[in-house]
Amino acid sequence: MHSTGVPIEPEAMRDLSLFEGLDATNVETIARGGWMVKLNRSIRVLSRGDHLEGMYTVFEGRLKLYMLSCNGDERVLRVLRPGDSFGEAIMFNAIPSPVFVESLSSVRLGYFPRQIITAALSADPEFTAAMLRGMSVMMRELIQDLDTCCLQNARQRTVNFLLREFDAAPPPNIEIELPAPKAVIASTLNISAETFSRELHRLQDQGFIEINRRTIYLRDRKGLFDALEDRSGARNSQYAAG
Amino acid sequence: MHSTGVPIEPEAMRDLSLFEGLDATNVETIARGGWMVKLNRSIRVLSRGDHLEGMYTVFEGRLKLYMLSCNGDERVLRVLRPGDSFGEAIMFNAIPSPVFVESLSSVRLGYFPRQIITAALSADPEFTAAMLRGMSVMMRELIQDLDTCCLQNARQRTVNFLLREFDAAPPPNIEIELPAPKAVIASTLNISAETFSRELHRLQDQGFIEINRRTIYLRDRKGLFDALEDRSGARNSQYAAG
DNA sequence: TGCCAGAATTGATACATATCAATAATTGCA
DNA sequence: TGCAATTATTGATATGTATCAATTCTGGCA
Repeated sequence: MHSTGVPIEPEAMRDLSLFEGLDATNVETIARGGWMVKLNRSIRVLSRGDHLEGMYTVFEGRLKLYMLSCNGDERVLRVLRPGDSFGEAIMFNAIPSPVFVESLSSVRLGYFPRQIITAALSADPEFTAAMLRGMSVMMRELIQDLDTCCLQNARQRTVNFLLREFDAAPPPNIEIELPAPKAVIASTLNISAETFSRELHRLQDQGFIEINRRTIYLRDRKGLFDALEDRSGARNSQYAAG
Repeated sequence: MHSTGVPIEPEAMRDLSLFEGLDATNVETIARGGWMVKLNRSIRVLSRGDHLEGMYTVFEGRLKLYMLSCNGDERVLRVLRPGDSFGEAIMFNAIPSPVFVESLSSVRLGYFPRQIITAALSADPEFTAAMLRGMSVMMRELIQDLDTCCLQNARQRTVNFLLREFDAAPPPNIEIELPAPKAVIASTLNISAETFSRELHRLQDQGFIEINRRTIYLRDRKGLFDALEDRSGARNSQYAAG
């Protein structure tokens, strides 16, 4: 499939946390063993059931990692951004993929065959540590997702998402740009696009945020934070006083 | 905390997939570096926010790995059984634990300090591979959990759970013993104990299974399997004809 | 400049599942 | 053996969120 041998410049790998701390020789070996994959928007990179003989890292662009229910409902687990990787679990465990991955924009991906990775693991304990850390982070995020999806209501999920995004934003952390259309974000939070819209607008009505298309401004951090445990009165925007 | 230096017999480690394929010397080194922890029922081994300087494996007994919502709702992620391990992600990533772990029976656990594990990883690529495989399995299970919890209704979750348990049962795969009280299983499936009970009894009424306390017999595998995509007529037991 | 398609909003309604409440069954223990 | 404490069942009701449907908004492009 990806037999096009477009090489990867080792410099491009500097920014990826997976390869951080590796000495230059190792990085170069890995870079030479992998290749660059360029794809347009809306291309499926990985399908449920696929086997993978390697792993991917994202150099540029956005992708969605999602599942499909038997009746075709889509549930986006994660929006992958530069620096993220995917496919490790499938590769290491030799199991069919449980998820789909599709590009949301044009993307540049690095693909690294299993042998390259395994060799690098044997050669460099630093790399092993980085790989294990990376997988630990993913596990933690998955647990966080489960937490979000099982223990919180729509409002809390929305607020939590916003707080996390604001935290990750460049200082002064009061402006974010949604990384994908609202419907995709809603799916990530496991709520319908309609509910997500309603919750966002309720938070705006309460003066905590301001919405401008895909940009959201933080107006009242404490208010937003407190909304997490707001169990008072009407909980749904449709019942709240206008 | 676990300063009691009860040693671990290397033989006990044979059954753990994590140490499978390791040569005897390495197993012995790891065994000598860790120690055995014995605990009674209802003891909390790990709390949200805890840091961990090592990881655990289960030799004997059952534990629940769970989260708590801010209003105290408990959500059991997994029932840990012999052969399972926990704490890797926290240890490798040096983050506070996002979950709680508590014994459901008296248990025997192995505890292995980080240095022992790290040393073993450097010493033996086999061990690294096993560790990565183990974490891959956990990630896959977490994704499966998300799938279950987000894309399936109560009936499908119940059926899926039963099918998986029957598959894991000793031949002829027609009898299972629930690994924990029904309320704990229900929590694992993210449904209320009441709903779980209703669904189980509906499956019994339809002749697919037979319930006898914590033991469940498979009576009609195809029927049970087909119940997964049963979208016909009344979906809830309370509306179904008796 | 204006039209069109996709994205987002808003309202009305349906429904799956939680919750509350009341037994009933089972187990451990005195 | 029997009592108390879990554990499980069953019914009635409440409710959060999905779904359906109808606009409205927005940006790209002819």
